[in-house]
Amino acid sequence: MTEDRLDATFASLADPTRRAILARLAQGEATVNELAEPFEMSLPAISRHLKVLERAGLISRGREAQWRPCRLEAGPLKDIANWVEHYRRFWDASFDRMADYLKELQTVKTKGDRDDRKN
Amino acid sequence: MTEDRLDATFASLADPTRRAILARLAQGEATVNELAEPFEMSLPAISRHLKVLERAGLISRGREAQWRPCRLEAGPLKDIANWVEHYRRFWDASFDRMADYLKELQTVKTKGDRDDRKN
DNA sequence: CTGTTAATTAACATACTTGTTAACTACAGC
DNA sequence: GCTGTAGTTAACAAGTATGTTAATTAACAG
Repeated sequence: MTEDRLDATFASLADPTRRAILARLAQGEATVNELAEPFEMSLPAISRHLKVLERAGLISRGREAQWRPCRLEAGPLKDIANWVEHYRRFWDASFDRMADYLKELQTVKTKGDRDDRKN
Repeated sequence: MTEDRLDATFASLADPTRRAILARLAQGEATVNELAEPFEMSLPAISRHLKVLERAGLISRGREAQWRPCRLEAGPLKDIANWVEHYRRFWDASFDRMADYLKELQTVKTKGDRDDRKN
């Protein structure tokens, strides 16, 4: 998983329309018009959102006559989950006390460092 | 957790510099200059990245003489983790067969729907 | 008060995002 | 071929992001 891919994935997920599209695709495949239906937005706008999702690898598209059925591709979501897991200890209740303790240690250390290079 | 907050969090995380800053803060508090040191970028650029992280609630800042120590705030990361968890079944190996099955069901259904409204 | 360090704000350039409408491609059915 | 539906691409406007350098604020040290 490259950093670039994380960039593209996070950027794609930063838009509520695109997250809604993914939520819809979690129910199963859908065509562009079906995906567009719940939104006020024009069809070209949806088409571009889909292109963003596709470039991020979050969806793939088939061909079936004049329809382009979209389906969810969860690979990049797994990358996100892995990335965020590294921070779990910072919010997990059972680790709060340890986090506070480490933070305290760090504060003392940092303060010391700072005193060392004070002008 | 509002949709807007998810927007801001995902957008903040879409930048590799900002993710690197969070990774550094996972080690403990740091000043702006300490955070800027690893990057080629100018200090004002880092300052603006920190402002983005702060507005997203991903960091908070104290005051200690002329330093502004930054520390990680993991609340929004927990939101991300919760959000992405909803998609776990799409990548989790033990669910692959079920996903395929659901997908198959959906394909048949969608095809039927389409046939219904075919011109 | 003066000089130095830490950090932010201002002003600006450039590029990307996201929406619009209008024009276009592709396929289906007669 | 003609017509209607599905979807994309083009051209454009408006807003947002991200970097730069220069100027500014704030606090310490003498």
